[in-house]
Amino acid sequence: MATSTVEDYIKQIYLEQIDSIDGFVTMGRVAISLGVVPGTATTMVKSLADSELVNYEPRVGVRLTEAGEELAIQMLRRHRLIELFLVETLGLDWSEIHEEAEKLEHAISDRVLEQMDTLLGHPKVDPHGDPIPSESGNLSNELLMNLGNCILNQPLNIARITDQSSEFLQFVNKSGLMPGVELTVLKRESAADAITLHLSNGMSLVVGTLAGEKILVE
Amino acid sequence: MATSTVEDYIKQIYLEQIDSIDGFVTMGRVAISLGVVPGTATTMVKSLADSELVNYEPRVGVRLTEAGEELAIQMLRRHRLIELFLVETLGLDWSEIHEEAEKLEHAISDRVLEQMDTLLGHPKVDPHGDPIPSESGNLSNELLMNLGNCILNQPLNIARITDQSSEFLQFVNKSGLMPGVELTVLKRESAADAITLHLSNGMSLVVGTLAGEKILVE
DNA sequence: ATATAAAGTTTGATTATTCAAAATACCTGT
DNA sequence: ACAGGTATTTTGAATAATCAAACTTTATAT
Repeated sequence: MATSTVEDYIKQIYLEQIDSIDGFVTMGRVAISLGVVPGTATTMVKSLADSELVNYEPRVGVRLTEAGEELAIQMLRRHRLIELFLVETLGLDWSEIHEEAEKLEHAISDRVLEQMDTLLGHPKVDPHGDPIPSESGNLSNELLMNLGNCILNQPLNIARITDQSSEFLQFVNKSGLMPGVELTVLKRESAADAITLHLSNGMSLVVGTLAGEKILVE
Repeated sequence: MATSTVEDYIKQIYLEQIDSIDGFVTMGRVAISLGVVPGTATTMVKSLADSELVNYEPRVGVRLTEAGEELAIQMLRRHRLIELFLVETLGLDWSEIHEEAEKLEHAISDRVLEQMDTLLGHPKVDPHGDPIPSESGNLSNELLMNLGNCILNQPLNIARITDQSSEFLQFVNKSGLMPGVELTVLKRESAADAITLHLSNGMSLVVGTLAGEKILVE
């Protein structure tokens, strides 16, 4: 059985792999996303390679194997279902659930997980708008526009928030930019690094490009 | 912070301490209840003593300190609240929740725990009838009779099942001996090592003394 | 009182995970 | 082509938890 550390590495590598160009994740990225020093990442990745969960090319990077990807998607399903459960059933705030789910995803049995899934009515997205993989591992991955590249002056719906840090989610909450909210992008000024928005509730606000790119719309 | 292993040792020592004569738990008991070899128990207990969670007397045994007892009661609260939550909210069967709670009690935050407590209406007993310590650590510990020492021919209510093994709970389930059920003890034959019961649903059955002593009534 | 058994402790090793710091490889710009 | 810089890997050491097996105490039984 995979230890909780192994599960963390695999999930994180999967997430990094998604937005990598060549499908390889560098040791530097692995180290940063797991909060360890580079040497630790190298050591650990080599041991993941021994367990056939990743392919490791020295001085190039890692890539998940079939088995690794399966495990990663399973962890993602756990994580997101738990997040939704914490919000829906236990009434926690969506900006405080990430860390919580991070711990619980290693402790909950399949039995309990499927019970949660049933109770929630087999949901498709978590509170951040991230898709929940199905039990068989399917992940609907239509690609969404973000506030930095979507059409201007057109009503759009917020679908997903891709930064799960508590700080960012609290900002999102305060500004009323939760998934489901309707908005229009009025203008983008690259020199000012700013995006001007108009919310359906009448509020207008300006966000930086970096922040805007973390908010996906459809 | 206490590791999950430390939490397990402390909880188990607490449980053993309750039914010990002199308040000391031997290394043998510690080893058995944690499923490790005796040498491991000795080593670990010495390290618990370093953290001031127990007092350890070589060749005599361990006893929890104030701090240790506090931690133990907190773990018991977690364990029992989680068990009840799994049954009430997730609809799991009470005979299959012990292992589950054993894992979750280390992973759940105080925040989530108190939310569960609120949702369940600050319950006083878990699905096995075991008392749930209050947030401040109070544990109602009235002493109950069991089927091996209670009055005969007197209607009584099952209050608590003290063996949490899946095997025993399934037997309890099948025989209709769950907490809350009313019964009468008809006779006890020490030679036959048998206790004859009559349930309020009309069923009669015979259990061994050892099994009967695991069923508490009031 | 002494041999034996039972319980507890010690010692030496192992596994998983991590870090610090030294060593190595790979680029990149001139 | 080479000097520097950056990324990566290696090495050596640490911590937490465990086991097997040798050893020591303590209690028991004749």
